[in-house]
Amino acid sequence: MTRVKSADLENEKAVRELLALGDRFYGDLGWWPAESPFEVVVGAVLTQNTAWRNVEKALDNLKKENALHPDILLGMHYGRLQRLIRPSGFYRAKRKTLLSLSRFFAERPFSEIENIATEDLRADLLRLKGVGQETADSILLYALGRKVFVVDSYTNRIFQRHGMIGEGASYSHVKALVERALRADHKTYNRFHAHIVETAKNHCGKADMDCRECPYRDHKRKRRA
DNA sequence: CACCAGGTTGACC
DNA sequence: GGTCAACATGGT
Repeated sequence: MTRVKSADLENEKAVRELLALGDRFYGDLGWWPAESPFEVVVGAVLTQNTAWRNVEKALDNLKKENALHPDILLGMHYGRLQRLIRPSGFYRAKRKTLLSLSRFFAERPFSEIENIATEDLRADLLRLKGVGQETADSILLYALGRKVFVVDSYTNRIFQRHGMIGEGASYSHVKALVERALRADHKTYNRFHAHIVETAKNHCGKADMDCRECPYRDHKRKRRA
């Protein structure tokens, strides 16, 4: 038996409050700029520890070559692929990951993927080298519309500053917190994560903070020392 | 110039 | 279970 701690309930309440504040401030940010599910997949890989600005350069390069398709990437010479994605950094590792994912999606039509349970699909994605928890969940949520919350460094930073998690909180801990708190559909997880990313970029930098116009500024909580 | 950016891995304790 | 260096580019 797992005993429910009152601190957990408070943190779940805090999650709901942040979502409400974000809804009031932003409304529904239809999110993840991409024209196709596979573009989301590629973006999810390219954005690993990389500024989105640099990911856009790489995506633009791929778009100009009409290369945002599994079969095109699979047929491309590795040097050429690396050159196109170079602006997003870690280009040798990302090239391999993109090819693994291209193979994965080339082998399975979306009609087949629809019939795979989310947990099984997640496990399949995590077997690919270069696909970790956040990348897998980003693909599940933003490319495939699965009911999954994506945890990233922005989520951790904001939750830490609101005293909802400690510094060393694990990915699974934070994800479980949000999913327990909201028990929502994929659109809600999408919207909430979009709020978090916008807020982190515009008001909650790592070294510098500007809380004056933060959508979450009215949510004051005790901060740990 | 030092630090940061929508992480992941493999080696190690 | 958790820690940590390495991976690479471009912006401030």
